[in-house]
Amino acid sequence: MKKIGLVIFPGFQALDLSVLTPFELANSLAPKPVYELAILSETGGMVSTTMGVSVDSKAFGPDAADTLLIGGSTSIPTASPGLLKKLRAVAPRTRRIGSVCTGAFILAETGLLDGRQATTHWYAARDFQMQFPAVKVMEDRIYTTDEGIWTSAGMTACIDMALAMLSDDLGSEMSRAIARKMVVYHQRPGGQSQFSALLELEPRSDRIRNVFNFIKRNLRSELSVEQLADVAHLSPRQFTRIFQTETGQSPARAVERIRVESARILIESGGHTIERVAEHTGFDDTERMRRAFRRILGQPPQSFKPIRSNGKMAA
DNA sequence: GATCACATCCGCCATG
DNA sequence: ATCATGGCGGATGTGA
Repeated sequence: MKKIGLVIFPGFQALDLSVLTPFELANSLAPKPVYELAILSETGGMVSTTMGVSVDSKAFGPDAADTLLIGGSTSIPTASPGLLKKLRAVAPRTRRIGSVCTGAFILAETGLLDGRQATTHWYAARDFQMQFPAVKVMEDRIYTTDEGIWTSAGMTACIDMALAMLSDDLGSEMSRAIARKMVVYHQRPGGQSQFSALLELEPRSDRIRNVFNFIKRNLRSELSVEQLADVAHLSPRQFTRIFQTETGQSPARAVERIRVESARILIESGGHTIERVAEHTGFDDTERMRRAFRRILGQPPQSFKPIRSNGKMAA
């Protein structure tokens, strides 16, 4: 039996309990039960949710779980020193350790995410990156996995992560069957960027908003900092500065994101070759586009093609 | 995969 | 005095 432990804390998001559901269903679909599920907390006992209702839990020790998952909240959680200590003690003895939603903040506080890929709820991604600069935030991913350390994005993304874990443990057939039973995608198309909060963040001033519009309408031109500064009627230096404070990202970065975003949408809609998409979005070169995809989305353009037999998900 | 040229970013400082 | 601005240069990242 493999132990799956979900660590919760006062004020956790009840929806995150559903990360356990795929494992529960695996038990009923497999010939004999495979997983032992546990809800854990620092001291055990009743733990309140954001919903108001409470959930019972057990205290946990260093051998708590094969797979230890940390729940999230609707706000940014902080862990008590005691909980952090326990987590650090358990981590080396688990096969997988991971987080759900903003649980990534707690996981990151243990230091386990330093130098690793991780994701969290898109709404908190920017704060997360500022608070933990050593973590490679993949804000566009539904979930990430990096050497036994897993993180999932907001809310229901934890189900996608759990399905991927099941696919590793029991094979993709089983994982697929469970997805069907839960009435969710087995491999959900696209990233979180369908919400694209970072790009929708409306700049406050007209100058910068104009620049955004200019970029969107002129994807195929060069879009250098110099050129954009010109559009904004500012010097390159002042332009980068204002752009940065209003959008939270640098101009070149934003251009790249918008290009990748548009390209991804084109690819997902189908009917265009990768070359055509690269031309149309101003990448020109498919290799350059591929690298930008890997940088921002973590996956190459190919993986966003409409699903035929098996579109591959995060590796 | 290594290397080189170039763009970008950002701290610092002078200016208005 | 404070604040916005813009030039300079070095560290870093990216394309070829």
